[in-house]
Amino acid sequence: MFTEEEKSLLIRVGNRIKELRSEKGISQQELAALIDYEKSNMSRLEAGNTNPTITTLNKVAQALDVPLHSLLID
Amino acid sequence: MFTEEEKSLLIRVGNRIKELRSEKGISQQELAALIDYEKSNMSRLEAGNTNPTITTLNKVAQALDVPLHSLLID
DNA sequence: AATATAGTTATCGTAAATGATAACCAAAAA
DNA sequence: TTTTTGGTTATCATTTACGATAACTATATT
Repeated sequence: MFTEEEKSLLIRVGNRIKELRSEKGISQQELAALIDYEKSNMSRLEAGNTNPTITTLNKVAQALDVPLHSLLID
Repeated sequence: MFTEEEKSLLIRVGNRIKELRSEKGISQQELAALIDYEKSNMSRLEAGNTNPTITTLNKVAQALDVPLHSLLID
């Protein structure tokens, strides 16, 4: 499965998304709606309970109006 | 499937990997071996013919000795 | 000529991401 | 209290990433 380092990476990315979303002042379901995502899947993503593909992260980045790579920086 | 913008993103990431790999002077199979990948899958990745997960990109970044986010910048 | 290296493409099975729905909890608002 | 709103968790079906192998081309080397 995943190493501890990978788990921590997924959690950090999830937290980063949550952080940027909070800055925009929108809810998980609002962000989800922007990319045609279900709120349950957005929760999964922010919790680090999935290993997202690059296109999924790209959609989120666009909805948050930030560059893709900024989701991967601490 | 994928939008044109997504296809172009996948190709850009693949090209970025190829570029960094060339700078290191190693072959696709050597890079693949570093992360226990098959050379065929590395070819697929560099060609943009797959939509990699974040952990896959992380492995490649570590093998190339670059930060993960640097794979997503032009 | 034969051999080795580098890369591509196709294919297959398995594991996992994704889309979607539903049940649930907590807190805030009516 | 009842009703929203925000979020979590579980589950299921479908799609696709990934691991792996093989066949193939091209180039370079012996």
